[in-house]
Amino acid sequence: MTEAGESHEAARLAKLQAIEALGIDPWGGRFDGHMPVASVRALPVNPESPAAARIAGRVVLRRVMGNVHFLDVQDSSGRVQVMLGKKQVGELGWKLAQELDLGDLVGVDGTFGATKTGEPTVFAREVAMLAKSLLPHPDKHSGMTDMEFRLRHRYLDLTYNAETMDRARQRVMLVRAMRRHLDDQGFLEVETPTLHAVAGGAAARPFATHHNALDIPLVLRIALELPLKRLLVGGMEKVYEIGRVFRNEGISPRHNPEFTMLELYQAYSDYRGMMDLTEGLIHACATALRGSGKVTFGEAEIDFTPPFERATYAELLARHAGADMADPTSLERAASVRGIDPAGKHPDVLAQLLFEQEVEHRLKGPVFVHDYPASLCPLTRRKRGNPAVAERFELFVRGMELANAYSELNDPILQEATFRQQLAGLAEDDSMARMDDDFVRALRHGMPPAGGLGIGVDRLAMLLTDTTTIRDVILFPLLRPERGPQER
RNA sequence: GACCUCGUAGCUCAGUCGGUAGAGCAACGCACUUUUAAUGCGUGGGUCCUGGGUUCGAAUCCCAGCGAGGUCACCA
Repeated sequence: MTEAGESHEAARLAKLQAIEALGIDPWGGRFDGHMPVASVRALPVNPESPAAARIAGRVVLRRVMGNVHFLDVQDSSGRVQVMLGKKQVGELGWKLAQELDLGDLVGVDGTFGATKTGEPTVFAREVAMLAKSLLPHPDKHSGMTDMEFRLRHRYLDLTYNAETMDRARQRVMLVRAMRRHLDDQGFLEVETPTLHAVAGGAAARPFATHHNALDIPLVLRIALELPLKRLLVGGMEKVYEIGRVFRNEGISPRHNPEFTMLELYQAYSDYRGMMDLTEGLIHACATALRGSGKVTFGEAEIDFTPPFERATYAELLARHAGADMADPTSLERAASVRGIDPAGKHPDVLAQLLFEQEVEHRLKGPVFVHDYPASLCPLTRRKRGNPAVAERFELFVRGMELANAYSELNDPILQEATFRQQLAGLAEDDSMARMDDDFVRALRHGMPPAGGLGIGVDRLAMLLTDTTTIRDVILFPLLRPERGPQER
């Protein structure tokens, strides 16, 4: 801490002691009976018999006019001006008023009215100290704009940037809308383990950890899929989980190492059923947040009104990459032309590389891309009459993969074979290629045919709150820890 | 991981050609009972991200590192 910072803090510590000297606890306590600021502001203004008002919140602005102080007090519902007059708040209250700083938390009891300039105001009779703020707060005019500072002090960001608080609330509403939609359709919400012995259900690198008492290595889950499908075996026919998954991979405006997934499984459905369900679910979320299926995103408008566009993987690959998914020679040629070295790569891997490079960013969507190369989808049922194609779709919106779904593979013999198959071109530590014996055993007991769906909740939140970086729809995204003073 | 940009007071930011470190807000002091980013007068506050180099002299130029942002690559 620099000397300047210390001088700010020293001044506040001196006030803290002054407050204690008045016999007032600077850390406050229970303050019953207060109203949201927004409700106070809605009270009628009647000078004849002014309404009682009692609020609690943070002092975000202060104008000292000699024997009268004006405070702007903010709570989670809004801001209102408070007038503290020397004659009105009594001797002790007035002494306390001298010691208030920006950022302090106060309770105010008084009446509601308007000043002569018409400003809605709580005229204080009593002021209560609820918590002293010992550190200076951001500039009252320019606020805080530095991205890193905002992320490292999210509490200040929430306090001083209304958009941050709004987005946080919208996200809560989104998850709530999701739950309501699924609950209404008879889905059961469950919680499955975060600590797994084997990372499965997705292609990603896991975080490794260790359990001391059992002395076993564990990983943090990278997907919800395998436990949920065990529940299908167990007879939960419609089941979902909204939970955090962890992938030990890069950070970008669209990627955080921990993020929230919705996964759901519906017995006796398939990926077509999941398309219908996805459309209904996302439309319901959009409507809950933005009032309709049409949402603005930057300069553009995204229309989530069903039905969404549908296109097969093969036709998109042919259109944008000039490659025939069913013809290895064609794939190799297209790959070479586009700077991808085809040597030693499985044709399906080439197809996927081409798809990612040439197709994905062109998909403004929402568009269901369906019928994937089978070897990319080891947990997916093959298309009837065409074992090279998997009954899978991904939903793309603005070049971003938003949802992933398939007809679940319930054939344990094929599942085991798929697990054993090493795909050329996939990394050695790729979790898709890892065997989960216990899961295969569960399948052997009989899993109903089912549709399964995964949605990236953070990404949906981005699209529905018009936010371009995932770090602004996650309250505490991962940052490199600040170095402590002792390390400098 | 690669490339580009940024890092100066508590916050937001200037800082010219390399020549004593600046502003607004915040803080401190004084005045003020109806202000709206209150106002007026005065005062204090700096490891210019860190380390090295060039130079008589570096916030400024060079190198390395750290942190962040953006773009690209990969995962959703």
